[in-house]
Amino acid sequence: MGNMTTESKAARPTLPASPPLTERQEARRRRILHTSAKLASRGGFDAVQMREVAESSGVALGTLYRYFPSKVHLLVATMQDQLQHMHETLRKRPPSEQDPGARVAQTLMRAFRALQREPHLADAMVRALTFADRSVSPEVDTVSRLTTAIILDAMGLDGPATPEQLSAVRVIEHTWHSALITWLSGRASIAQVKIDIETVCRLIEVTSGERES
Amino acid sequence: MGNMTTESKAARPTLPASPPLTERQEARRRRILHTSAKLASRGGFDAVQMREVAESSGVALGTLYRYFPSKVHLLVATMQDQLQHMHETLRKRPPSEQDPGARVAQTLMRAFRALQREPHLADAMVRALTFADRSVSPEVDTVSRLTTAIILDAMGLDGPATPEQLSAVRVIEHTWHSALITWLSGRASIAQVKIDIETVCRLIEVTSGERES
DNA sequence: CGGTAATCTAGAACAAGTTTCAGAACTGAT
DNA sequence: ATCAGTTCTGAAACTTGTTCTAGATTACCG
Repeated sequence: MGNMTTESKAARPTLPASPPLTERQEARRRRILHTSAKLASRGGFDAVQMREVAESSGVALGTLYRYFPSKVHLLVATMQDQLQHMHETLRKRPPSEQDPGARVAQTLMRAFRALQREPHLADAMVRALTFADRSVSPEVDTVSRLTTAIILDAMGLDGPATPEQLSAVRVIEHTWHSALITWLSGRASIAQVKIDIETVCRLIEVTSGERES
Repeated sequence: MGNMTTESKAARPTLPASPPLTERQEARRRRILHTSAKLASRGGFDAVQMREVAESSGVALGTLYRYFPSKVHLLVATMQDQLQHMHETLRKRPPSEQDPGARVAQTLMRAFRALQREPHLADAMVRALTFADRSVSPEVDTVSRLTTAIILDAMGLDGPATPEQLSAVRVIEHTWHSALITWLSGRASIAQVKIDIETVCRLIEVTSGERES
């Protein structure tokens, strides 16, 4: 157990800082992430088995663990990767709605439909994200920042967001993650997720158009 | 893997239906849940090791698995147990605020302070809850209903809740779980959780006092 | 080119969740 | 009290995430 508090020797290729990766290393990393997403698409969290990821990526198990210190790290990095794609895709087709709240709801529903096309992959990524403990905080934080960026983009604000709006965005993120989980575990329908998202997105209107206090 | 779709032979003591448990069986179940909570209080999710739970509860490993088909089932059942206590405790001291939203926020913050006293236990339960897959859906659903009941109780409504209010309650639950996770994994402060809860609780005021549309 | 340190490989080994099985203990009905 | 069926025990086996080690490869520096 206590093994994540005293690490400072190994290079951490997941952090794009530190030593800049070689070309071959970058290629390895890509291959691993690709394999991870492929296996996850097949059977979700359980289908991503470290031995298989390593073998299918053409690296040794030890190397896989050098790049991603745990299965959760790997899947969160995979999510980071996918989210980046998603962000670009969404950026190209900005929402058509007028109100910021409606724009966010529309954007999130678009993202949700994309996830529906790969429910197993979504399962693996979201489960990893919420199961992550403190040792994965930096990576999870990056994912969180990406999500925030997507939402703020969708709002299409002129100036910077107000503190109230930022709070609303945080709550929207909470709802988004948790609603995804209930959907993935079969306890909520797609329609229910839609309602939840639309409900929480009202917070934006409220915090924007508030009169006083 | 695929082992939860075709089960109809074994009794499932976690479901209070089926064959009504013997006294000794009920006692075993209690001992197991107690051990689970004790170990979880010590070191969180990882500290609850099935072999140790079995040994410390004075049952064989196979028996433990007959009562709770997986570690996640065990911890979700533990959460069920704890939530029931919490519900009774909260019921005794109803919130002092006037507005339904403020009452809910106050109640949730009370619950949150209770969880802060046993952060490891909270960690184990919440992680299990969000990591649970479809095979645990019924149990997770029970936990969800308990949480909903707590929130509705806190609102102190006269009549039945409106559909809008029920939606708001769902979103509050989402936020509650997700905010807990970010706090447990050290990515959000206690103050931040408080803000998030207060923010989402505005939805109740909004959905109650809404003028039209 | 030669040397040195870091990285990668292959494979064993370990840890904890889960399954399995033979036999002992218990339960309920006759 | 006895028999049949279920439940419980004890222990081994299996699975998959994670760690460790010795040797091969590679990258970098003079």
